[in-house]
Amino acid sequence: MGGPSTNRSGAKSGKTGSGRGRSKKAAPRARLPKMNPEQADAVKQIHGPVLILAGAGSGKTMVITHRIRQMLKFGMPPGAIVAVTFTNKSAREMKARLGKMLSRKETRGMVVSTFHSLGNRILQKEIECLPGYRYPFSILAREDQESVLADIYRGLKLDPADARDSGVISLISLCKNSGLEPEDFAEQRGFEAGGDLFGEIYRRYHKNVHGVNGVDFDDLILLPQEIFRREPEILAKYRRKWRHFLVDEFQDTNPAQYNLLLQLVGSEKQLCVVGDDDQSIYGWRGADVNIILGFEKDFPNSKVVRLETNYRSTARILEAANSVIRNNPKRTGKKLRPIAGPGEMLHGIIGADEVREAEIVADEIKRRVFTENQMPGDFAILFRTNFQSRAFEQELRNRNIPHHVVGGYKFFDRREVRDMISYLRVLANPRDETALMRVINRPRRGVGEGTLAKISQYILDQDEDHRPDVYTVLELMSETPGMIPGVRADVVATLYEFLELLANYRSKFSRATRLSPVLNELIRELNFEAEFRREADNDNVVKARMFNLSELVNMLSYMEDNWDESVPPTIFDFLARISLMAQDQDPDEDEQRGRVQLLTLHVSKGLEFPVVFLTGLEEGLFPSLRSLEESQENGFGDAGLCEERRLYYVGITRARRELFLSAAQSRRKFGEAQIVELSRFWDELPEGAIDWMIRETGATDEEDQKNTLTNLLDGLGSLGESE
DNA sequence: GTGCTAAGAGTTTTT
DNA sequence: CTCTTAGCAC
Repeated sequence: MGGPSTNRSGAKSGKTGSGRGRSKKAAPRARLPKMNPEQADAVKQIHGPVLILAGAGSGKTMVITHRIRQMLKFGMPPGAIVAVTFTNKSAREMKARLGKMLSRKETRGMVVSTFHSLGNRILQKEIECLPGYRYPFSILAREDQESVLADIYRGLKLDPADARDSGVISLISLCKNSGLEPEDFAEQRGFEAGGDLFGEIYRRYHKNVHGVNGVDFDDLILLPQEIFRREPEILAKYRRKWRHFLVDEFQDTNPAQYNLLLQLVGSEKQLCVVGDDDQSIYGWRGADVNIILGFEKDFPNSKVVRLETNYRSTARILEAANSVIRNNPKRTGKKLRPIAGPGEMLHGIIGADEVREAEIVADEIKRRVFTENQMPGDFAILFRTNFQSRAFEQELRNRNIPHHVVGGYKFFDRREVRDMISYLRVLANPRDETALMRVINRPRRGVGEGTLAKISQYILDQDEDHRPDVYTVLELMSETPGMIPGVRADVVATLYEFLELLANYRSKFSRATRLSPVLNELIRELNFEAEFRREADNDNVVKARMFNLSELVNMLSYMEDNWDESVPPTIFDFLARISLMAQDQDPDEDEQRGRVQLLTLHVSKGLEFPVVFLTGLEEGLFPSLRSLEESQENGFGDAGLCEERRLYYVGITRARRELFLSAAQSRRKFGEAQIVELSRFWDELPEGAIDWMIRETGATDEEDQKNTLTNLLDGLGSLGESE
C-alpha cells in the first residue's frame, strides 16, 4: 500500500471524512499515477540544507514520508533521523504514514515528535546538570503558571486577581519564545513605566518556577539550550546520535525553537524544512514568518523546492485562495495551480443574526445528508473563535445531525481530572506546591484557607535562604504538634493521615508492575464519589465525573499496553504525556468520523474536508478586532491583519469540493444584539465568485429599530460635523 | 469551614 | 447569556 509509484495524491486521509466520498459527485481530487516533477525533486534531496515550500494541498505529507524512506534506502540509520512537527496530531499522523510504508524494524529509533516532546526527552535525561533541577520535574500548565503569578503579585502588593487575565503570562511566554531578555523585550515592545515592573515579575516568575522544580512549556525548549551551552559534550553526544533533521510546518517555528534546532543541527546542516509562509498563523505565540523567509540567507547553499500543484481543491476555490493571499506583501509568492476542474461557485450566506446563520448552515447540511445522501463527516464548520460554536452545536443537535466539536472543552480542564492529576504530580514531585495546595483539601478533609494561610505565613517567617517547602513543613507539623500556633490538633492529625496516604501510594506506585490498578485504587480510597454526591444535585453529574476519572485510568492503562521502550512507564512519563497532549486528545478518533466537524480555523490547519462552511465573516470578528488594533498601534504596518488574512487563506484551502462563506447581520454579545459590518475579506474574493444562497437583510423588529436609530444618529453626527 | 445567594465580569487563536 | 467570585448566614 502506498508504494513509491502509487502516489496517494498527497492529500491527507486523516480523521475527517476524506477518502470516504460516498457522495454522488466524485471528488475533484485527481489521482496521479506517480509524483509530479517537483515532488520527485523534493524527495530526491536527501542531503540538507533543503527548503521545501509546500502550498496547501500540494502533497506535502507524502513528500516528507517518501523522503524519509529514500534516506533509509541510502543507508542512513533510522536512529539518526529526527522529524519534528508542530502538533501531536501531525506527529501521530506522520508516524501512522511511516508505519504503513515501512516495517517496524526500519523505523526503530527514529524520532517523530513535536518540538516540546523533543525538549522534554532531552530534559528527562539531562536536566540534573542544571543546578536546582531534579529528575521528576513538573511541567506547569497554564493554571499553575497563574497561581505562581498570583503569589508574586501578592508579594509585590498587587491584586492577585489580576494574575488571571492581565496577559502577563502570554507576555512572559512571548518573551521567552522570542529569545529575548525581559529588558530587551520590554524595550522592543515599547513599555513605558511598566517596563521595570515586567522585568521584576519575569525574574520572580522564573525563580519561583525553578524553586518548585518545575518547568513551563517554554522551558522545554529553552532549558535544553542552556544545557547544551554549559556542557558542550552533551550537545556533542546528541549531534553524534541525531544527524538528520526534518521540520514540518516550519513557518510556525519561533526563534527559541529555531535556536535549539540550529544547535542540534550544527555545522553539518543536514536539515530539511517544509512549510508555507502563507499559512503562518501563530505569530501571537512568537512564531516568526521571517525565519522561513530568511532560511536561504541562513543557509546560503540550500536547495529550494516549490510545490505549487494543488491536488485538493477545485479551481474556483483555489482562485479565491490566490486572490485573497495576493493582498499580503512579504511572501515567497507562491501560486496554487489546480489539477481539478472549476467546480461549483462559492456559496454565500448572510443570516439576520448568529442563530439564523447557524440555522441556514444546519438546514443545508441536513438537506444534503437526508436527500442527497452525503455523509455528515464530509462537512466542516470553521470559525474564528471558540464561542461561535455554540449556535451551530445547538442547531445541529435540534436536527439530530451527528457532530463533534474538535478541541472545545477540554477533558484535562475538568476539575476532577485536574484534581487527580495533581495527586499524581505530588506523588512524582513533592516540591510541586501548586499541585499539593490543590489536593490538600480535596476531597474535603477540613483543611481550610485559614490553616493554609498560617502555613504560608510560617514559611515566609523563616530565613530567606533556607525556606522549607510546603511538603517539608507538613511533615514537621505532624511530628511536632503545636509547631504552628492556631492550627488545631485534629487538623494536624488529618494532615498526618494525608501524608501517610501519599507516602503509601508513592511506594505502591514505585513497586507496582502496572500503574493503572494503583491509580484506580487511589481513586477509590479517596472516595471521590461521595464528594461528587455531596456537591451535585444531579445523579448524571456524579456519573459523568466518575466516568472521567475512569477514563483517566483507561488512558494510563492504554499507555502501559502500548509502551515501546525497554523500561516500563513511570507516573512521570504519564504526566509528561498528558501535559504535552494538552489540546488534541481524541480518544475515539474513529467514532468522530462520520460527524460534522466543528473547529476553529487554527485547529483546521492541515486538515481537509469535501464541504467547508467558513462562518462569521464579520468585521471585528474575522479579522478580529484585536489584530486590527495591534496593526494600528505598534507601527509594524498591518502585520496583524496579514496574519488574519493567512488564516482566511488556510480556511479557504481546507475545502476540496465546495466552499460556503457566511456572516450574520447582527450578533449577540453578552446577550445583547449588536449590528455588525460585513468583513472586508468578502471584498478580496474574485469578482462574481459568489453565488448568493441567502442574503437576509433587516433582521427582527427590535434590531431593525436599532438599525434605523443608528443610521439616524450617524446622519445627525455627520450633519453636525459638516457645519 | 462550608453553602447559599446576588452581583459582576467577560470571548482570539494553543504547544 | 453563562460562569466565576464576593459576601453573608449557618
